Amino acid sequence: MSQVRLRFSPAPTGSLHLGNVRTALYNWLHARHVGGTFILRIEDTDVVRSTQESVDEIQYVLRWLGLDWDEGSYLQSARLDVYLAAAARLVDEGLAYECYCTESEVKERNEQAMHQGRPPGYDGRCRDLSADERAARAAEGRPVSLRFRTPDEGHSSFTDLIRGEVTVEWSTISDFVIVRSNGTPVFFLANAVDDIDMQITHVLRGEDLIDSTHRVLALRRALGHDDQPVYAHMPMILGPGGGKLSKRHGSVSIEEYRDAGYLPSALVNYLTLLGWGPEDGREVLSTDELVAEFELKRVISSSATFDAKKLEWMNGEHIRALPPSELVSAVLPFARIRYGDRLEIRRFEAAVRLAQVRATTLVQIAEQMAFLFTPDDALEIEAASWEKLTKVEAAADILDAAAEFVATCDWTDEIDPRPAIEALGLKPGKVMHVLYTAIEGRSQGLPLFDSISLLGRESALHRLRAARARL
RNA sequence: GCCCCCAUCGUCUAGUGGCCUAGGACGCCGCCCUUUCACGGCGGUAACGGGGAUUCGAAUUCCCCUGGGGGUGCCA
Repeated sequence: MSQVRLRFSPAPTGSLHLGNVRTALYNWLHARHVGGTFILRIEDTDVVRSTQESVDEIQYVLRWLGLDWDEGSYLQSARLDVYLAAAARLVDEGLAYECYCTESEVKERNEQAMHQGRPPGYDGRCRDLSADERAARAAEGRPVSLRFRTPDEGHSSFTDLIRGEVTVEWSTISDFVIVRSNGTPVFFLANAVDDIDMQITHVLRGEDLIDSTHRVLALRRALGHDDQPVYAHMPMILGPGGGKLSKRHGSVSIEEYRDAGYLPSALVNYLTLLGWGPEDGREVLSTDELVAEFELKRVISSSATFDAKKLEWMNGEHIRALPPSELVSAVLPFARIRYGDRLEIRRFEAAVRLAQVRATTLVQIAEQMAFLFTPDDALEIEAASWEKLTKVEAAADILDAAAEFVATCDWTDEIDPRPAIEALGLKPGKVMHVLYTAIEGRSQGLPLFDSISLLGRESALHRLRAARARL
């Protein structure tokens, strides 16, 4: 019985987008579900594009989401000699060869082939060079890259856990570079070597890599390993409208969602559901529940379109499911940034509880309590709300009556100004927005009675009178 | 161009030959609850891309078409 080992192996060439994150998530979920090992491996063989900032960001995002790794993170850049040794072995065995074509020459010939209606791909010019020919090219000072010799005929196939048999003709796959002319190994090689050395048992990755699997597997066999890990290619995540997921269609980075007040558990929940669902059809699940339920076999095979609205709804569900004390700490940074020293913890905590069922993001919660931490004279009154207030004929009387009530009521009771309004012969339900506007600056917001109570008698009176005076 | 993958409401999906006059969720629209807004409850709108074939019977199996996505890199 071998231990299940999975790895998430991103290239540190930019920020992690939603698709990458879900791949990481599925790897992590499966590892945790079966008690396997989750490995983080940074595939930074492309030294030109890889950056330390990107490595830091990947680690930060995974940690923030709660996707902890058991091994790593490994850096492929630290093992270049291992990959190069493997490549040298392949050359010795005649499975790979030195290629003296330059990048631009290959590109040019490819374009020519396309023009003439021939399929592109390396034309094999350096495939069977004699030792003398190689020496001559080298003497010309030509750069040397290493190419893997792919079979001329036959087909390659492997079994994908969620797609079944995937087959392709070797004739459609040309010899590919495994070591660049600058001496660095390419993804296919490093990937194959590391999956062998790290004894990876399950490879879950994006469907965009499905074609490369044949090449990695061929390398794996060439390196003497006929066994192969279980492959499962996850469907892609599409942007709204079905196109590519891109910045055009709203946020694609996790940090943007964090800053907008999304909970990691909601993101994890939503992303997991994008392509998978539990047998019982439940949708709102905690991360622990997802780990318990996650089943690779239930991963869907068709690509999914990202729906920001549903994510937002789900975030609201997670906000409501959070114990108030945890919600308080989650919202705190958002409130601090907005209200700074004016923030009072006791009122803040009370406001968070009031806002818990009234928001889909932490930012919304923080914003709803703005009136509590704004000086009376600086309270901004929303134009539309004020407009609505002025349309109420008895607005002045309502404000007067409410002020009178607030000035004299028992502060230990619930502060309910409705009787005072009814005394004017008005239906409170229809005109409460007048008071909401005066107290909170908008016609909708946190419950009025609690808001007045939290604000305090003096402040509430001040606002009611200010609104009255402004009429 | 060539290769690979995919195809149920607008979106996420359930569904593996009869239980489907296709179920759930988001969104949207009503109603109820209600101090506003929400939450919650109830109800409604809306889909098996097209054509063949197999079968007593196809959303479910097979083929073709169409559509979408991916690949075709000295990116991963």
